[in-house]
Amino acid sequence: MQIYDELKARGLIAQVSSEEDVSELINSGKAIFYIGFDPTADSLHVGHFMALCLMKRLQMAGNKPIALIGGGTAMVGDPSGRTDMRSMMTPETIAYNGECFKKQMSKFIDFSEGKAMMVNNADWLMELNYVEFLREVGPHFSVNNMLRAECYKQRMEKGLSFLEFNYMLMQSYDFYELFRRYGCNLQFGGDDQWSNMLGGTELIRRKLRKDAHVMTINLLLNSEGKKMGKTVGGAVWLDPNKTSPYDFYQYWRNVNDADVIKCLKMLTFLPLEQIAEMEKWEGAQLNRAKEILAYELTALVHSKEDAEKSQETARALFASGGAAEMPTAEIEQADFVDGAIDVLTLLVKTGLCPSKSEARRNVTQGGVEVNGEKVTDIATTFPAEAFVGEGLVVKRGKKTFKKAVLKG
RNA sequence: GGGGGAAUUCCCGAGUGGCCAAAGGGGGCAGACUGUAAAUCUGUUGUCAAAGACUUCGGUGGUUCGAAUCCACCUUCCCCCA
Repeated sequence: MQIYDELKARGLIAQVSSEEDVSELINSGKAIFYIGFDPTADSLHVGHFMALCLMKRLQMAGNKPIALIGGGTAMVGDPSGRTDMRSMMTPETIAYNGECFKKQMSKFIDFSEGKAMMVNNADWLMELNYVEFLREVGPHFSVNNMLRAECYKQRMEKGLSFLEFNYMLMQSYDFYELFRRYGCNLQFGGDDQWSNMLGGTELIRRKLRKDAHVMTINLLLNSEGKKMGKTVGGAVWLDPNKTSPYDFYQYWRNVNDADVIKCLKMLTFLPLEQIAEMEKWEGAQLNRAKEILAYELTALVHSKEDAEKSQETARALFASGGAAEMPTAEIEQADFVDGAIDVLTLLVKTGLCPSKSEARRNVTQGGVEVNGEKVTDIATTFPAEAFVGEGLVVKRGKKTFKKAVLKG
């Protein structure tokens, strides 16, 4: 199966400027394509991961990727898909985030010997002269058309600042610049980028009379139409310090039944035939598919060892309620009063509960277990000796737990 | 530049002098049911030394026995006119 058809079969392709031209380009391995990543945080997240996978797939098919770090565009902020304005970031933060992105990307993409490139649009955007830019690029954009674009439409109600309105021009200019510098003839991006990306092809056509193409990939949405890769606490990060491999594993282990197959297709490198087999599974059997999904992704993003470890921990914990490998919290000597610690303090100190009030509620409602024993009395205390050696397993709810040991 | 309106707890959104830690919904958390799923049902959802106390309704000051609520100024946002 050729790469374009595979992408299609995996449900990745959302929109293409020209199916004929794009498939021809990437199937023949002649594409020099770029994907932009605005460094708005100090770690990549799942959305970025999908784009990186796409990059890898295309690279394996012989195409040359350009990873663009949006050091310049992040100064402005993309209004697409947002209902409110992004808070402006300082240049220092942006530069720092860009460095973080670079490191993480190098894990996935082979940048050696001209196989791929990494560029930063700050290199050209920051030097632009306002009036020159306006004269050079401005005439090719119709405000009327821009306002019709979906990404701005959404903002017409809440308000859109002129700063953000310019984002499209900057992204378009990027494509134009990469086309001139490196012959970059293809741009990929999330489907919410469609209008921004088309702006680039339009600019190239008007200024250079050349054709360039764009293709968007489907956003990873769950069966309810919400973006996946988000938790209450924020995004599911690729940085192990922000989202631990175990939490990462658990996120995928817990996806909806309706989303497993889609995730397997879109995110993993498992052959489609194998996924087709799993598609026949039903009911509780899908848990097996979820394990595979979680394992595969954890192995890709972190490492095989992390994936193994997370899987073992999860299996042991959910099967028997105890596990050797589990997050550990250290309790300080100072937390003990008269050689003992009460449940509420214990819950807070292990980080299982944000406050004692919350801890109190959890205990009262029967959601707390210590070493497999349900604790319902908020006055329960534990002697310091209990935390020596193996320590105590403190569980809040069904899925959150910590091993508490005495420090030192 | 002129005129009008708004800012409430994680989010939306009621409340317009004491009965307000503040309705309702969403979301979260916990419990039941299950398959570590979804749906459903129940409880809960500011903090603490917990039948009590303390902090919170954009900011600062003021009026009052008492302010989310009234007044002044400030900040931010929206709408209409230019």
